[in-house]
Amino acid sequence: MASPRGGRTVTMEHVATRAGVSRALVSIVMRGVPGASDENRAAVMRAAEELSYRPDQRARLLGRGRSQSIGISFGLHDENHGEMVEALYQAVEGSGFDLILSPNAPTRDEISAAEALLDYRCETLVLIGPSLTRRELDELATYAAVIVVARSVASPHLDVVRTDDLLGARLATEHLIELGHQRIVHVHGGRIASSAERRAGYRASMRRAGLDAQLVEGGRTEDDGWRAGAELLSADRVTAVFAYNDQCAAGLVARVRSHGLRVPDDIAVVGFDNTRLAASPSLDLTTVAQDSHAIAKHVIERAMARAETPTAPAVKVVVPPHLVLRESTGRRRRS
Amino acid sequence: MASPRGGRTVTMEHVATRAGVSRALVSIVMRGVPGASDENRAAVMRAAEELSYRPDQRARLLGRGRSQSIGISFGLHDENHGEMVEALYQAVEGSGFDLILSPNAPTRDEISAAEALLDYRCETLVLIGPSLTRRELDELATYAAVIVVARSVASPHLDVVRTDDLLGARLATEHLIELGHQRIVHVHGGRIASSAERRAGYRASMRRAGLDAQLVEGGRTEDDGWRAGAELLSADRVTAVFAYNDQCAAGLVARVRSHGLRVPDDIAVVGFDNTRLAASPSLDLTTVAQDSHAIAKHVIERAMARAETPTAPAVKVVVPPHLVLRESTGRRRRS
DNA sequence: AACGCACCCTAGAGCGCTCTAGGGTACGCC
DNA sequence: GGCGTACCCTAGAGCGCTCTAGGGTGCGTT
Repeated sequence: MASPRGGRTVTMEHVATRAGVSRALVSIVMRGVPGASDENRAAVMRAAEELSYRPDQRARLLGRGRSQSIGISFGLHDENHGEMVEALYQAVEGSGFDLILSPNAPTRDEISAAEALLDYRCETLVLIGPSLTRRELDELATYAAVIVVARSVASPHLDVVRTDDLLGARLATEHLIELGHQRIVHVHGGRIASSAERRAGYRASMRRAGLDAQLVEGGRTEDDGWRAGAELLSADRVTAVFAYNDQCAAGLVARVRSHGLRVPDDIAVVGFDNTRLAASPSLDLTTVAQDSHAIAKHVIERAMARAETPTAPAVKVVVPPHLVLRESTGRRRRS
Repeated sequence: MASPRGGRTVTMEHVATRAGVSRALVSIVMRGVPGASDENRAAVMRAAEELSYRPDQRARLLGRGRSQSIGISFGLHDENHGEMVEALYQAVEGSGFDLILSPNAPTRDEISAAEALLDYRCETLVLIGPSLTRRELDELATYAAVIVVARSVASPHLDVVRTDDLLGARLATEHLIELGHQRIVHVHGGRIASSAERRAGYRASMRRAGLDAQLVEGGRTEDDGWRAGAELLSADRVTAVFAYNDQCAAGLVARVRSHGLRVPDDIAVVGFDNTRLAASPSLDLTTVAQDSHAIAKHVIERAMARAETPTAPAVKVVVPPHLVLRESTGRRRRS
């Protein structure tokens, strides 16, 4: 039994010797590519097993020149980003690509995060909900293929995969309209990514129903929702709210309840993102769910396509979301 | 200007040629170790700058045999883990060590996450709040030095750095006692890591004050708190609750409020962890804050020490937390 | 003048993989 | 027998760093 710590770490060489083949053959077997007889394949696998050998990832990355690794930059404290990262891990499974993570956070800006990824010579940079300027994104795109997730960017150099925010907003708004609401306010996200699309979707649905759109400035945090809630309370007979996201909706609900109003009886609320928060029993929030698995699948597909033809024109993929019905809009649809 | 994409990627060789020195010297300069004259150092830096050269991280890791890289396994959806990871990035700055992340999640178990780290030949594995068995942890420790964070493990092979949960629980409980509460319930975490310590701290404080301890089963999620809330409402004149964590406290508060009771007037609540949630205006939760920066500092120290002397006996570090006062216990201490 | 000692610097051998180029071998077909 | 082909397999040259061993050079000391 090889004892990696203390003893010498076990390399391909050891496996080769034990299986009585060359290092190259071991490589072939470990990579699972064709070119080895079934016998030898089995022998190598067994030797590897017995020595509890695992290929050195550092050497792999270095050895294969163009690296087959996808760098992911994500917000460490953003729940949705976590969801996306998890979906990406599932989507990349079996593709032969590796994922390398680099988080951004208040004390670690997105540029640094991306540069760390570049240091690993990732061919593809997947940036989840980046708040970089278009100029910065384009700059990054000179070093690696860049795929922007969950935000729209109109650059010809960047692939984009995102949720159809406009559709999502329409689903939310139309749901409220169908329930008979007339005074429906949208607590929007201001200048935040994808906020414009959600506003547009809301406006379109209201217009189509012959209702007046009414906007209140919100934001992405509970604080924002809490503040917006105050404004709503002083507004005129509002019976329903479509909030920029779940967090915002949560703050809003808390404020509204603290004034003795009830959700959904006095005010119906719809969020966006279908975070854990939305599913919690205290909120039980109707919300628009992004299809993170579909998004992840497209991202990996794009990454692989880019590896083939780096110069192909940018592709923009838009994935439809769906509505998740919960108690906050007065229709109990849970099992 | 070197154009990394499309054109050839720029290596140490290019920098060396441009600066008129050897590759080795470039290496010396880039690593910031002594052994180069000021002149050459400047020349190399300038050449690197001009070529916008950045060392290939894959090659670095491979080249330096024992790898100076610290692998971090963390829960992708756990807010506290995110906090820890951020603190670790800050703590590792300038130490010459690198951080490699590997998340665990419902669809990616901790063992896989740890193995991925091992594949990068990390010398040190930092496991944040692992739910692995002691046996599994010991097994991992045969492959690399293991540092367990935010959980106590009584294994002689594992370094541990964690918050003093017992002290935290005492701070929380004693705060409630000082406010004059007598019927103080602890909604505990069952078998979750560190739950036992928090129970013990609660019990100790209650005993010391001559009060009866009263436990209600809770958990780590809002659902758990929500359920526990129901039990509390039917209990006898409870005026204060110390919850296992903030999430649990949040669910509990929601339930209690939904029955028309007010926090803190009818029931005071204390949480644990000082998550963002606790700071949100709708909750404004008094809570016990872990000192993630101190913990991170100790973790990095441990990792460096282990790199020196891998066989030294395991070290257990316990870091004191502190209480953050907010509205949920009736003392407004915010600026 | 010979020696010791700092101090700088370079050659070159790894690190553990990948992957191309090419060498056998076996078989089938003219 | 000569040739083509298919299939396995291996040698060995990288990948871009790190780091050891050793070669100057300049200066002070004996």
